[in-house]
Amino acid sequence: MKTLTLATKEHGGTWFGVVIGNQDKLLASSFSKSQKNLVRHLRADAPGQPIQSFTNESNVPLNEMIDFYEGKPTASKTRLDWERVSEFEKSICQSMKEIPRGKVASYGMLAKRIQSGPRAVGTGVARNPWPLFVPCHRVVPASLEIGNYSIGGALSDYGCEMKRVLLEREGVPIEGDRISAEALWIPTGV
DNA sequence: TAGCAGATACCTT
DNA sequence: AAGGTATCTGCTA
Repeated sequence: MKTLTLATKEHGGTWFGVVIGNQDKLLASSFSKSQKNLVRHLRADAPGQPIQSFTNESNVPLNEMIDFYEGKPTASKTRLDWERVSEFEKSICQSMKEIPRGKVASYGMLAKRIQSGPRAVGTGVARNPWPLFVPCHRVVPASLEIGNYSIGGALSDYGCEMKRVLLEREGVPIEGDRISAEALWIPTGV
């Protein structure tokens, strides 16, 4: 069994972390206000595996992650490790990756796309192992409110605020607590 | 137009 | 076979 790498880095008061496994592929990512919670969450994602930790390590996936966080257009070179992801979650993640920066899609839209139901999609989106790399923050309720977001495996107000900030930084127009309809992603070729 | 049931679809264990 | 869900819709006022 290969030793995994856990790298964390602080940026602007927030901690970012990635777990890297075989062939430099990304197993999981996460971010949090506290490094302790961040590490606990990421370690829980790789139970029983030897893991080597680095703090304030500068590496490509971490730098990309911070760029995503800042809302910058980023062409990611990081390869994702899909090994532990179910077929259902895979199709959700692939749909999410298609949502362009500055646009949003609803749970219901994604459900239709993969022929599932909106609530099931909700659970799948919530299980996204690679927040920021796979833009789960671009999935919102059909009401076009911000909706829910969890960080470190737990729903929180902080998470929802963060989701809003991420969308704003990507240029999604938001009036009050509602996203403008023009930001809705219209999938091509359906 | 906001709030709220009740319905839905289906994934995970 | 049951339990859970980061939803949706249509009804009410």
